[in-house]
Amino acid sequence: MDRPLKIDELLCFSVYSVNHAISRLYRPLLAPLGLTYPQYLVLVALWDRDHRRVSDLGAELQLDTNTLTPLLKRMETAGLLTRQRNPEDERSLIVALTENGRVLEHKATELTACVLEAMGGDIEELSALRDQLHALRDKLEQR
Amino acid sequence: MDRPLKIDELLCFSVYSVNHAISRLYRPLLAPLGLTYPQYLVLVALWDRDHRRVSDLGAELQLDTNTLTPLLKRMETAGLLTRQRNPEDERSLIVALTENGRVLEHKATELTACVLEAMGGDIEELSALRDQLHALRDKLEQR
DNA sequence: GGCGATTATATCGTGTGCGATATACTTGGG
DNA sequence: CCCAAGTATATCGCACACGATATAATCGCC
Repeated sequence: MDRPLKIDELLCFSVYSVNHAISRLYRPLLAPLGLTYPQYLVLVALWDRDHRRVSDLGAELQLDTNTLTPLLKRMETAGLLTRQRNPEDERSLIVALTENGRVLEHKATELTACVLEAMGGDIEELSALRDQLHALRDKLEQR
Repeated sequence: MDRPLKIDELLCFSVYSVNHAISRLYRPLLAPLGLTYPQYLVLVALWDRDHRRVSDLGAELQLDTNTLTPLLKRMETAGLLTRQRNPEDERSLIVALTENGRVLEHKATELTACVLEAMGGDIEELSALRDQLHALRDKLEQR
């Protein structure tokens, strides 16, 4: 089978395409909260663990400072988090949630339910898909 | 289970994350060809079917003209394709590959093999994953 | 045949991603 | 103690995505 693949046969494209579809799904749900989709992902990471260095966040989200710095600045301006130099090492910056940022966690719970429903609601199936994607990501990263 | 989900438990994030990982995988492979990842996807679509309207391409790639117009202009400048008004309906624009754009298809075949190898090489497994993602995309789109 | 509604593409503004480079701080070897 | 190497974040430039709006061409109804 050396025939060139059509676009719908490329796994790459299906990932690309689903990612955009998810982003489009979240957009109207997040708009009332004043959040973009990447900003929401940053919040999810911070809700789990707070007071972290930018590079820690970056490692978890797979983003570098050239993306994170302006994104975090916007979130700081929006009053969701604070950015403070680490007194023990002035090179690093500690990111911490404000009360405003923390409060959003509750609203996000409803949001998750809404997204789950849009995805068909079969948790077993979706978890399995997630695990396959994690395995794929690990394979791609270890190169 | 009403506990807020961690970032690695969100299917959304695994899709987001794999998408970036794939983009990072393609980047160095496409750079010698002077292509970005979205430009490559446009080419894949055009290799399959040529002389199409912008909106046709957009429907297949799930992109609107606000993304496609500048992207196609850059590809036109790079000599990969032509953009001409449809004589039968001057509103629409017909996108066609140039010889340069067509020639790249051969090089892309090696590229696909390289990507397949990076993903583990199990075609059955990857196809199954792709089909699950298509099903998910369709579910998300029909809202 | 003229004109409002529709359709196709283009433009603008904002927010990511990321390679490349710069800056500020810390560490370690002499 | 000083300074070169290393580390953490910031900045710059470019290329997507996409909501909102603009422009140009066609259609349909009278």
